[in-house]
Amino acid sequence: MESVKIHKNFGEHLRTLRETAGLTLREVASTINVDSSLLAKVERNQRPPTRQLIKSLASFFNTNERELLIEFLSDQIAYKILDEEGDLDILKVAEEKVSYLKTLHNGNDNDKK
Amino acid sequence: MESVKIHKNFGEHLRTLRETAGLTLREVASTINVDSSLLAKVERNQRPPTRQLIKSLASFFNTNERELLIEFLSDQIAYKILDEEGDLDILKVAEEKVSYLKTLHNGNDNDKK
DNA sequence: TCCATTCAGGACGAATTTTGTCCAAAAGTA
DNA sequence: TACTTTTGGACAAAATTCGTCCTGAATGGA
Repeated sequence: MESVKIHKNFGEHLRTLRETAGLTLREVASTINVDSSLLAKVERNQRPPTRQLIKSLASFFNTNERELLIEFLSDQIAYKILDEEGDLDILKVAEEKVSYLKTLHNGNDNDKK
Repeated sequence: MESVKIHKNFGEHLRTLRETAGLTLREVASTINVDSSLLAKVERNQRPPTRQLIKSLASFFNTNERELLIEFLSDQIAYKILDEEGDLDILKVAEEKVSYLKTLHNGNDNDKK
């Protein structure tokens, strides 16, 4: 039974983008004005991308910035949970909190208390 | 129609613990050896608690450390998502990643590729 | 009112972390 | 071999974190 790798993390995703485009690290790095060593680390998930880097990359690869951002944030969250040895309950609670806080924001002026 | 505040965040939770115990910030702070100003900020969610602080607080209030940790981590995640203007998709993706990564960890030696 | 106590919150600095760069070694290619 | 790409350690500047100190506002009792 072969298991398929469903989920790419940010770095892998990025590497795929680059390789699909047939470009080297240096090429990409230089046109978006970062050190190629940094980009290499990002591709190997040894360094997190900054917001600005995500923007630059999305624009360079002509891809959806939001999608890249989701890739990155979900990585961050997933790895945080693993390393805190937390479980999926945390996400459930977080989800409820997000939903709740969003309804508050939406002009729905309920008591904050 | 009155809406009820279902979700406490970490600070509120902590404050409730303290007030239920009928203690002042100073009292709690001094016995767990932190500045009361710091504790006040944590209760108002102006400062995140450190891991050590969570431990101390759980022990002081004789409550479940893991529960406090969940409260804190879910806060962090929820606020991060709000602040990045992300949506619940991020959590879905994160959840899948956590599940996936956990199966990898569990001796289930699938190809990493 | 005066005094004591609690809480809020700004400011500060030491310690830590982050971020990008440089450089050299390793790996890959012809 | 010679050349290019990728990897990864070391470093310093910049940014952030973390606890403390200090002042001021609010509360409450005598």
